[in-house]
Amino acid sequence: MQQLDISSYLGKLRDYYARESVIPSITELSVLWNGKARSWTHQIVQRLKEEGFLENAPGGRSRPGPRFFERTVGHAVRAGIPQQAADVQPELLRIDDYLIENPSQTILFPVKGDSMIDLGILEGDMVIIERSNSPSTGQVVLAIVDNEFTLKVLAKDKRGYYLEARNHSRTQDYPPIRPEQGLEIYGLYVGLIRKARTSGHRLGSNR
Amino acid sequence: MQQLDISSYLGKLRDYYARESVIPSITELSVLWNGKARSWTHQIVQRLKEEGFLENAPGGRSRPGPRFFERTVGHAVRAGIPQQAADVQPELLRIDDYLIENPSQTILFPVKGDSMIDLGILEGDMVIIERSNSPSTGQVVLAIVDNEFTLKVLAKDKRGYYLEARNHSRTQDYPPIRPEQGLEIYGLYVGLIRKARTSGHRLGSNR
DNA sequence: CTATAATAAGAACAATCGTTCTTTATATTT
DNA sequence: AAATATAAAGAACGATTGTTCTTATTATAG
Repeated sequence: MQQLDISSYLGKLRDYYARESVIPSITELSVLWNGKARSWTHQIVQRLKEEGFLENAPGGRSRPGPRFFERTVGHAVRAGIPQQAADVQPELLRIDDYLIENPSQTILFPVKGDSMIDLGILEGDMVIIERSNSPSTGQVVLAIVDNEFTLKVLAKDKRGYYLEARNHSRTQDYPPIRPEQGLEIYGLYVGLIRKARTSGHRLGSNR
Repeated sequence: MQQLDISSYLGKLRDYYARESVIPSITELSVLWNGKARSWTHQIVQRLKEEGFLENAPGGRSRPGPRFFERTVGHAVRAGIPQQAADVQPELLRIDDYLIENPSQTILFPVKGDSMIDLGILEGDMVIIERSNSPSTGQVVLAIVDNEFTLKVLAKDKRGYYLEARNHSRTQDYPPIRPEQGLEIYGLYVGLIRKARTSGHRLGSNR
């Protein structure tokens, strides 16, 4: 009467997919899952499909289902360490859905320079830009200046619209930009993703 | 002596992948490409692999290669804009893939407070934490202090390991943390996602 | 202790897989 | 017109695919 503990199978499959970006065949899966029989592996896959972690793809293959990319969100208080406390089910979040509302209107753009550092936008970050033709002052926009993209705050005064940097310690290096022939705005800054650069010299390695 | 026009094949394949999130088999591809012979389809696939649009996956399968998601920003803009950065379209690239390497060891964590603001980590951001038992000094870690999770930099001196904040303008508010009974580290900070708060009052709305 | 459900293993199926080889058609160049 | 790449087709290969059926091993519940 006990439920199959699907999560350990799912975990290994998720790791495999993150590595290979492909859902493996039943045969490969049976190896990945510690050498279970193919028929049994097949049954587990069926359950993963029932629960929405996988779904059928053309050609009798499988692909990630809606729940495949759910990530657990932790809480500030240690009430239950994630994974450990099974009674309360953790909050789940899909990063792509969380960040992007209109995929076809959205692009990613790598950040260069530190002109927006006051807003926590650092060099090497990827900003998420949504095409828009209705910019507002005070918003961060991706503008086209001198045939180059630049990320700045849209501002306006009696002389018209202009672009501001946000780096209070280097204001002289980033003066306001006032293009001659009008501002060309590509889109709005709606989010950001950052991959931490692995730094620090390993010390307390325990294994 | 003329090159095969690979781009029309690639276009259809990209569309297929956007629909199905799976690279089809040779047989399916031959149908997708207007009913070419399987052997010929196979050859085209080989070339797509040579050029980095596809690559080999385990089990004799194919998966998107490094160039599969390429698309110049300039394409979307009207002609004249430099293609400059070849960017990716998020409808094809899963941000999830970009950020998360070991899904089963990874959780998201909402940031509270401004103690890490110097590293561009703001309140409301979601940090990506990977479980790890080999922390290094200088790295940002999610530690457990007084039954609460806290994000700090791991440091060490002659008195042992401790936790540092990164907010140069409020150093007095965030003194180093030296727990009595040893540090408990949950995992490493490996990345961050941020949803921009939509601010600014709309002014120049043009449509 | 027995009944029963869950967890596996094993064998066998046709269908499809990727690949290779040989042959034909279509352009392009000389 | 002849030579020659390129583009495509066709057939055939063993290997692997997903699936199903039957049987064995555990574990749990009564």
